[in-house]
Amino acid sequence: MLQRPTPAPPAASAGTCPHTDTVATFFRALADPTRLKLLEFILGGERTTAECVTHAQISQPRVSVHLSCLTDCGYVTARRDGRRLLYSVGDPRVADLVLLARALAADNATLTCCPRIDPASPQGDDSR
Amino acid sequence: MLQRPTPAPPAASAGTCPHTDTVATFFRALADPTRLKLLEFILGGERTTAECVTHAQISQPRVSVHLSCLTDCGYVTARRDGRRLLYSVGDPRVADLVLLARALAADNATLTCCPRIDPASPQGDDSR
DNA sequence: GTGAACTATTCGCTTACCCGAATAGTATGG
DNA sequence: CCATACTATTCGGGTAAGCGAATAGTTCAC
Repeated sequence: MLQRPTPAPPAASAGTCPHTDTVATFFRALADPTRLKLLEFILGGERTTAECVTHAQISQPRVSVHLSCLTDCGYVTARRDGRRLLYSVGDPRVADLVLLARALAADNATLTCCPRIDPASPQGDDSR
Repeated sequence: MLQRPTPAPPAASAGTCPHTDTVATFFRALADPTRLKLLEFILGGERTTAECVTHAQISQPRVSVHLSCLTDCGYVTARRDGRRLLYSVGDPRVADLVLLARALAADNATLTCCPRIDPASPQGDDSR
């Protein structure tokens, strides 16, 4: 039903934002290990920025940027509670998307897994 | 020399719960507009490399790399027919993944759409 | 008002990766 | 075997985007 490339706006508005480019951008938001880790963390429940910093093990400013990115893309929403900001996932399809990708990745993890994209992964540990 | 053929992945717990890094790499394969366009093209039926070149409107070597990337990630499979290679999508979950992302992107296309990822867009105005 | 806690923004650096161009490899036909 | 068609690999350059460090803005306790 929704399986349509859509009439596609003929580059009328600002710059270039065809449908494929937009979807690719949305995928790109999940293509970063740190952002994906944060999103999966938030999928487990409402989290503050500080909790995300602890979980992601990178600097607070970086986490803030990543969370803003996820928010702008609509993956998560922010709610203020005093001095803190609580991030959560409002759309259940986000979990579906991540789970579906996980399932696909699991069935292909034994393959070479895109050496052309990331020839050498420096780190590779995750605690869940 | 960056793009080397990578001997073998760590092959940790493949098949049950892939690392976040692996899933992010799988997302990254779809995060490029050209690859996503190619994948959606192949979702419509078996395609040769030449057809993909025509569709993507970039050089043949580039298309070849992208197709190899999609193949390595397990999104598409290649079948030889004489001198040609026919690419097709074997797993129906691939279509599900793309459609799900499309639906999500459609509902958030009106938002700022990740200015932190691609700030080159002429929407560089933010009031917070 | 002042300071502390929490979060967001900016800057410089570095790396990943996409591109076109040139080249090499593989399969069929004569 | 040699020529041709088709596909894959390598190289150099340019840009997007990741990071840490420093800094600015908000909100609450007192």
